[in-house]
Amino acid sequence: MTTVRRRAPARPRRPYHHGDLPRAMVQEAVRTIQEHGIPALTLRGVGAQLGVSRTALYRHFTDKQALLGAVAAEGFRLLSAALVAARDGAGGGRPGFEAMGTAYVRFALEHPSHYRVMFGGVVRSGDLKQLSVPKVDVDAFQVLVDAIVELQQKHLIVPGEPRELALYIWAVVHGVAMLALDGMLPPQVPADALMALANERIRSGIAVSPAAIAGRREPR
Amino acid sequence: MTTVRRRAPARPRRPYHHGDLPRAMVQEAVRTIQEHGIPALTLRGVGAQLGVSRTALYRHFTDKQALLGAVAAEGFRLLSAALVAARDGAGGGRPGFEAMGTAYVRFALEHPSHYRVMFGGVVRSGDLKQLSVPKVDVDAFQVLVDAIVELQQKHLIVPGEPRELALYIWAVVHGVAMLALDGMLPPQVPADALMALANERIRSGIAVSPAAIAGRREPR
DNA sequence: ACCTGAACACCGTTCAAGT
DNA sequence: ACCTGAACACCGTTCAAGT
Repeated sequence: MTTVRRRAPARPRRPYHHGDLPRAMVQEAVRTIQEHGIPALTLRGVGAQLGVSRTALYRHFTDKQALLGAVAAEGFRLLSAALVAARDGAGGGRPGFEAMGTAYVRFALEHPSHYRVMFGGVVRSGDLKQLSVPKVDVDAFQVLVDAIVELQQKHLIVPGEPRELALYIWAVVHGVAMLALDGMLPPQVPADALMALANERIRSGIAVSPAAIAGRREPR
Repeated sequence: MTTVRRRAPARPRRPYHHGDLPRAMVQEAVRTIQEHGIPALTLRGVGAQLGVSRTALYRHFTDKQALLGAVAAEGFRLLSAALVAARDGAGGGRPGFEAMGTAYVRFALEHPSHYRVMFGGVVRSGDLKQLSVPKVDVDAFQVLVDAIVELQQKHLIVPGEPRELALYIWAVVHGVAMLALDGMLPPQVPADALMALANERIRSGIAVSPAAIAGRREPR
């Protein structure tokens, strides 16, 4: 690992008080991760950027982990807001459902730092549950479950335990998002194209005919 | 981040030569990550565990990154082997295809350290291409593409660019694997149960009827 | 192809003492 | 609710000099 240098030209330091240091710390953490990646995130660096002593940070977050947890929590809040907005913007129903998938992937691409912290194995899932905002990671998932229940009531999608179906859908969009973030997608297939294809396949599957689906015939 | 202590009781150190130090380093790295997570991986620690000086490691890997890259490469090799074995074990065709999905998720759960390094954003995808084993990350993907081409030729799955379809399938299994590794699955829905459900949905989709799929009717 | 030992520029975290 | 300054126990990486 090459030693990272980030001795930024520290901003003019106002003496005492900072308005909202916790908030500023989260913002600075996100910015640092955006530009240099998670390993480059350093409490000392955050302090320097904010013109605040390193020890001051411990007034607001007990840990580096706690700071990362706050980033994750903010991410989950932004994510569920984005999902709700997409669903309502498309007027609910099946269009709303597909818009949520697209919005999910878009969120990951537009907030890669948040997303990486949320799902990169950096924050232990246990830590997340103890954040000030309760059940923050459940909210985004609940939006998805609600949408599925709605479509099931309209008989637009198959019956079955909505939470299990939601986990499946989550896996698809999460997979698309992660592959995109990791640069695994070839240039000919950008993330939104893959998500469009995925929406099509989520809807109708890949089997070639209903007969084949039910296994009533065994072609060839 | 709590300071990690790993001063293990260094093994009896044979003077000089180690048989296969590079291989031993990769093994030790995997073991460390397994037990203490990626952040706890330390070149100094690896050296200590192997009874070898820290500087000796640089004879074989230019970097900590390079060591992680070797872990990723080994993971991709193991993964494609597991996929091929699963496919052949199920006799190819659609059963083979679904067995691959199950095997993929199982691989991630059985080799979480490899998998996390492969897809955790730790190894830059560029680095992977310059490893001694060429196109190592492409192989596993190619196994999937081949399976899709086979099923398309038998008219068992829909036509279309096989590589795009393969990316979709990859996203699904990758998503299931990541959610499972991150502890996002509720205890009532273990990874293999979710993957079984996913196989069903991959096949037949979630839309309630062919008419609804084609959008020829607009129920309710 | 390995070793020792020293060094450099970093980390997270804690403490004592201030305003 | 912030500050300074010192300290402790770590890092990755490099270098010089050996066998």
